[in-house]
Amino acid sequence: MKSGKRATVHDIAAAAGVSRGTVSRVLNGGYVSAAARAAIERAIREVGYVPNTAARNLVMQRSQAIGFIVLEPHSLFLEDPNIGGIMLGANATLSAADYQMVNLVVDSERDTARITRYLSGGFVDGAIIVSARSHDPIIQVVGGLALPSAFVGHPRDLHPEIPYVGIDNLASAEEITRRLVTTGRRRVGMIAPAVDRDSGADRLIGFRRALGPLFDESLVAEVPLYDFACGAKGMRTLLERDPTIDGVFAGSDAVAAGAMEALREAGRSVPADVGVVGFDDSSWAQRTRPTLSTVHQPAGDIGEHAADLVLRQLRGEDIPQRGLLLPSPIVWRASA
Amino acid sequence: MKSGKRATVHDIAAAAGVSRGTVSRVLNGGYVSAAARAAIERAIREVGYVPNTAARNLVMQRSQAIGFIVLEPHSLFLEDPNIGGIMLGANATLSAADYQMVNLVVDSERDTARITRYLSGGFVDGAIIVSARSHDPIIQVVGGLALPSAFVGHPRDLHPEIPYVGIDNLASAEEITRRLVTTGRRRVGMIAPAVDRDSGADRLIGFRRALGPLFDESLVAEVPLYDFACGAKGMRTLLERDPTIDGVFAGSDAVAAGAMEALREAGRSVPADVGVVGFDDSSWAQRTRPTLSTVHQPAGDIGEHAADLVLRQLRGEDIPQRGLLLPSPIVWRASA
DNA sequence: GTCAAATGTGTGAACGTGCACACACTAGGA
DNA sequence: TCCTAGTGTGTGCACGTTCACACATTTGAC
Repeated sequence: MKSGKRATVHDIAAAAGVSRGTVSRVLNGGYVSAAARAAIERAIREVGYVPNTAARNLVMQRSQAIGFIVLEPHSLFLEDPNIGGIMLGANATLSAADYQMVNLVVDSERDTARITRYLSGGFVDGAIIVSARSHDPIIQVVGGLALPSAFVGHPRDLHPEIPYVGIDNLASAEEITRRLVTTGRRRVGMIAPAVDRDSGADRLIGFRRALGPLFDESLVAEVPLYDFACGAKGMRTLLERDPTIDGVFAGSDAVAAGAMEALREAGRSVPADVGVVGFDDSSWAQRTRPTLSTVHQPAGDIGEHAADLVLRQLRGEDIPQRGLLLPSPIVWRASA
Repeated sequence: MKSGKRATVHDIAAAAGVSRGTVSRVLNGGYVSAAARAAIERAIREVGYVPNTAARNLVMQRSQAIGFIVLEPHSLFLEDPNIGGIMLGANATLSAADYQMVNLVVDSERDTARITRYLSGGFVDGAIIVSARSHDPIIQVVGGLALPSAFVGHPRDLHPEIPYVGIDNLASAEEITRRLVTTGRRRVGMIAPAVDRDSGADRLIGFRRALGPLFDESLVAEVPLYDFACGAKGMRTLLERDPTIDGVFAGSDAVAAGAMEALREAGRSVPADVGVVGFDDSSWAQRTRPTLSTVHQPAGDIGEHAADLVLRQLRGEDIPQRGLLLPSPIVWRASA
């Protein structure tokens, strides 16, 4: 696979005139004289030595890899603007710590079996789990294995020993909805995607809380997915239920874009007739006309923190607080 | 890390009443009696034995990992609708063959140094390289190492022994541009992103070829990136150079969306005043108003084929043809 | 001058696997 | 009977590393 042979500890021990043990000690810390250390470091530099991962992993009983488990269909993996950013953030932190990130997208039943085997096979030392739902079998495996891991998001009532990182969906939803009310909107509805997921459920609760006495059950349109089509469909439902609707909180930017499309079809203008706000601050938000007021999700930071949470468990540190909620500031643009 | 100890070949050899060697043989093929095989397979199933990757990798002198190298800034990694699909396709094929995909995003100079070390360190057995440019140092490293690899895209005049997979940018660009001409457009321009990349350059050549005598150098606006902002800027440039322009081929869907935005600002209607076509068939294409006619890129297939190309080299098969061009059908929608 | 602690260094064993080799048994032909 | 080929099986070694242990040298206190 390579030109010649890879250099080993033996080679550089010979080159530096010391033994394997001493080389190992300069690599991993321990008592080494200044002279020996200098000679060894010089030899390492000259030969271009890199320790063999497989040998190290074998003796250390670890894999030096972290699984990045996405419990979503492949298509959604692509659509969701956040997952990519989270992945990149996690990857950056992990590779800086010399860990390798292994992507595991769990879509079909077959995937579940494969990944379960993979996880129990000691192929990874830890896991970052995205889009977890309580009932998922993968979660049970991770919990049972006591694999150092972190959730992205906040799955309720499940494995309370596993830390999580996310944003305060509830508070942010409440805050952005309140803006609709304070700017005079009186018939405010919500297009609520994925209420079976903690993020979706929390956004709905925040919305309800912001509205208080103004809340009207009939002005909530639940839709399955965080996407454009669901947004358009949800908006049409709301318009049908109450044509006097003058404000909408969409559960995501893609949903908001769909809603604006439906409003345009219905001849309503945004924000004059209806105020619209979204969630995510994804690339959608700046492409809609008018541009979208929304909640900014710090995807990269979330990924970095999730990775950090796993790394800290691996180092044996204990995690002070179970949950970590990152700031998700509101970005005011033109749609409300 | 796990409850108790992982089972090893010894354990299941003992359980089945045979020796390590025989167990190894049922795992890797060889002469084994039916009785022994049955006993061993039963033991494996009962104990839930999974071979230790590190030990196997150590003795086999390989890492069982393939690098997925993206030579782009992180931001572009997220923006580019194709990369995600390619990644998913490659990941699926690789993990089906029990290989692990390691994401390596090369952005800064520091990344280059780290990845170079990583590649030469034997951490990966092969590489899939996306968005290669001829001058990139990483390419030199891969070439020098003779690492089994495949390009996504078609970098010209560089390492002719490395196979590639992609689409025929030239032919597709020519075909979709021709449509503008046959539907009566006479002043047809192009917003040409990333002409320093093979994909960008080929699309420009295809455009020129389709136009033939109608081609006008002044109606080509070169822009650096495949994104919305560049599309808007490019369109404004074209409108300025020739207000009678009636057709535009945008180098990507994001660029086309930006162009349509600029056209709207300038009070032109699409497709009545100006016909617009894009490239990629990304999620942009169905979000524009009107929806975009574009070239469909089979991103998942490209990833699968690239992975397959690497796997075949690893198996020692020789690759019959150097380049593999996948079909990229045109999708006709409303914008032209 | 002796002992103990601190500082360095070398050596053997172990991690779990695959592979080459030695060996055992059977069957069939000369 | 002997040899050869085919079919099975067990054993030793190697892969490259880390770690525990044994040992050597220096330092400093009593």
